[in-house]
Amino acid sequence: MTPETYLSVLNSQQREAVTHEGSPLLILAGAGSGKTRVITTKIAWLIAERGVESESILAVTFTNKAAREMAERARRLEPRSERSVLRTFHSFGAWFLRRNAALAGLDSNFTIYDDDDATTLLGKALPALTRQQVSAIVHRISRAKDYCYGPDDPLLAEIDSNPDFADAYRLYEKRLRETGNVDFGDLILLPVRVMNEHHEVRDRLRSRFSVVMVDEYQDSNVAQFELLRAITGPETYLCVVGDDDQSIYRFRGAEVRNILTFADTFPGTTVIRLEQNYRSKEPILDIASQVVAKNEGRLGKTLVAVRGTGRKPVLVFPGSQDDETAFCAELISNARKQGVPWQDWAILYRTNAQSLGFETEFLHRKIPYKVVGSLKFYEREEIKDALAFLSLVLNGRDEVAFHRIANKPARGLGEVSRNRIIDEYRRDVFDPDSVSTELGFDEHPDIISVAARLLETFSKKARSGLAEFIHVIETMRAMLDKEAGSAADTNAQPAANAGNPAGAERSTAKKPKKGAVGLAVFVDKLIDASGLVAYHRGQDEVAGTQRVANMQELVNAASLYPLSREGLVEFLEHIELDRSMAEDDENPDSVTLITVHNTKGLEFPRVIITGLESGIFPRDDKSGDDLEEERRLMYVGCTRAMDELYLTSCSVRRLYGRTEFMEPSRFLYEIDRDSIEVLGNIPRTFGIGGATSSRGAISSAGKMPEDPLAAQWKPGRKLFHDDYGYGIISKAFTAGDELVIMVQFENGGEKRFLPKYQAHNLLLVEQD
DNA sequence: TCACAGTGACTTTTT
DNA sequence: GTCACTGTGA
Repeated sequence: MTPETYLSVLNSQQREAVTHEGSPLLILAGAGSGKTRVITTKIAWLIAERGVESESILAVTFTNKAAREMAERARRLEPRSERSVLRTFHSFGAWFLRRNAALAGLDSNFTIYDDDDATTLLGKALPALTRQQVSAIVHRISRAKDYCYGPDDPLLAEIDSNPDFADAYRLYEKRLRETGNVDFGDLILLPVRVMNEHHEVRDRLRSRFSVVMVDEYQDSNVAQFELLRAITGPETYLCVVGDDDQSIYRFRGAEVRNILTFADTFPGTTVIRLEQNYRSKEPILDIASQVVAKNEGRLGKTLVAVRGTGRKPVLVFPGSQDDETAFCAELISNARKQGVPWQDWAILYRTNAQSLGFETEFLHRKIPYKVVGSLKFYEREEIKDALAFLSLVLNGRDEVAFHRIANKPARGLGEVSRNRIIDEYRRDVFDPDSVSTELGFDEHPDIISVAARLLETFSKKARSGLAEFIHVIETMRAMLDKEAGSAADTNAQPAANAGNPAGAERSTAKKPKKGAVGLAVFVDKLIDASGLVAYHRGQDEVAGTQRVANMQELVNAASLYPLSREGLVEFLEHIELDRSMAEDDENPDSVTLITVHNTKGLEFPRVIITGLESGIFPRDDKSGDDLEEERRLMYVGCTRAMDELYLTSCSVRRLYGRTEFMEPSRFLYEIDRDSIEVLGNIPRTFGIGGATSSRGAISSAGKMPEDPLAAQWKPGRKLFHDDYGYGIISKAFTAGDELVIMVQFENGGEKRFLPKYQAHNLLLVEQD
């Protein structure tokens, strides 16, 4: 495509953003304003028109999906952009650290610990604490890293002022360094540290990348900002794109201030606003804007709906969450009969747990669906086992991995035996007083060799088990090294993209040559030789088969990588950084079930935002900045819709196994009543203001037959509730079509109930 | 070392 | 209501 062609489809602000040069640039891009198009066009334009070398362009995003999409679209516009570096922040950090491992105190084979591994590691060092307590500490450590606070930073008190926390953090860092591995925070933090301490490394990077672009800049955290500052020299052209109204990751350290103060931080910044929305019909944009306008801390912008007017968003109050799922299913099925494909629909919810009801209902009604994001494939036990094995093959310092799999399947190496080996290894390697340092200092410390030395000290059963385990690890290591040595051709693309750093996406992963299926051969052998396949198959008839199939899936995934040490490193890194499974060849025509967070960057012709209830969305007692973030989340959800938007809010919901009375979300009150069409029953609390109830064809979900037993629930009647004890009905009335009672309990509390749904909890006490 | 039952937390959101 | 972790007993 020629620059004339792709520039001609842009509006004037977009074109201005693409062709801007000579100063830092901040693009404030509203929802649906074509921001990805601007970035990719800018990449193409810089290469084609300005003679910028494609490999000196760096563009970072937050999600792998976004990185992939950007790479794909840029390549379509300008094939040479294949050599540009388009990655996520974390993947860029890993890329940097592989090349500068020694400076960061890492093993170049490092693997990336997820929260689970990190918790295990710290838990070992703090045996007095429960796993849950440790997990909370790990969580705060990760927050500290988001803000670039080390254990000794005085500002660490902002996260947790308890000195024990700083100690735990220090201990964690020590142990993590000893394993030679990193956590997610390190992928950002360590490159910053290396570049600040070694200016020659920093300057090399600065001369490598003359153009740096950041997408979704509103979601960057302090550490990422520091990274950006480190790689951006006076000569670098810096361009960031973002929308302060779509900042929804504060909870994990995102700093909206980064975007709000960008122009101050980088003097001479040009600001360009993209305010033409190409996605949503006007009435949808209207309510989205009304809600987000209630926020105070925002730059403010006015989106114009280019696509013109359309149907008003529809608000429905189902009686219960079962009615909610039924309503959605019916709405979608009916539309299907009119020729609307399944894939036009997305069901949005605040928390992953809410997907379950929809899945059940859709299965029942044979509506094809896919759940996005919650695929916990890599968190499954059998997968983590296999990955731990692979990590240990690469890195003999990985105590967490050793501990996890040394006795899986059972080899007579219980908790005590495994800890003994680890303790001995630690004494050997990390205790300065130890004299038994037989391994030269340059040699890699290795739990396996320590285990081999201790072999004789174990009882018979443990001895043979351990010997077998060591044998498997050594066989696998030998296989890896042999392949790496002899088959230099398999290894032609020296993995980790040393030659071509563009490989953020799985689509560029090269198929290994000839009949071999690359690393898959290795992984396949490993899961078998390790006994993991037999172990999991034997555990449970049904689940076992599934687990073996999952491991097989892992084997398949490995076939995209060369059989070599580097190939394995790359494979593990890819898995840690991109846990979204490849969208299998599932039916593309299916309804999308997705959390609101996960929808960022996506769009659907028809969207249903569910669970708009106080306590769910927004989550309980949110206030101040947290509430503003929830409001932005609502804004993000609404602006995903192109043509039709539906909102549902249940009166009753089962929560924690308990049936709760729900109030409509406060966001619903922030929408003008004229801007929205209410279908079906309106709860009394919401009915004030005289909205008219229009009963459309789809309101069937809200209609209830008269309860023949209503007569029982009379004021004065005594009853017993499992949780609250004895009480007396103080009031009984009807709201909508529902019978509602108030109960005064003996313990002093007064509660509202819907007998229709809660009768099983409310035992009427027989009257004499 | 393993199986079982009792307990308590859990529902944010993700790289 | 469900899951994961803990402690007990065999």
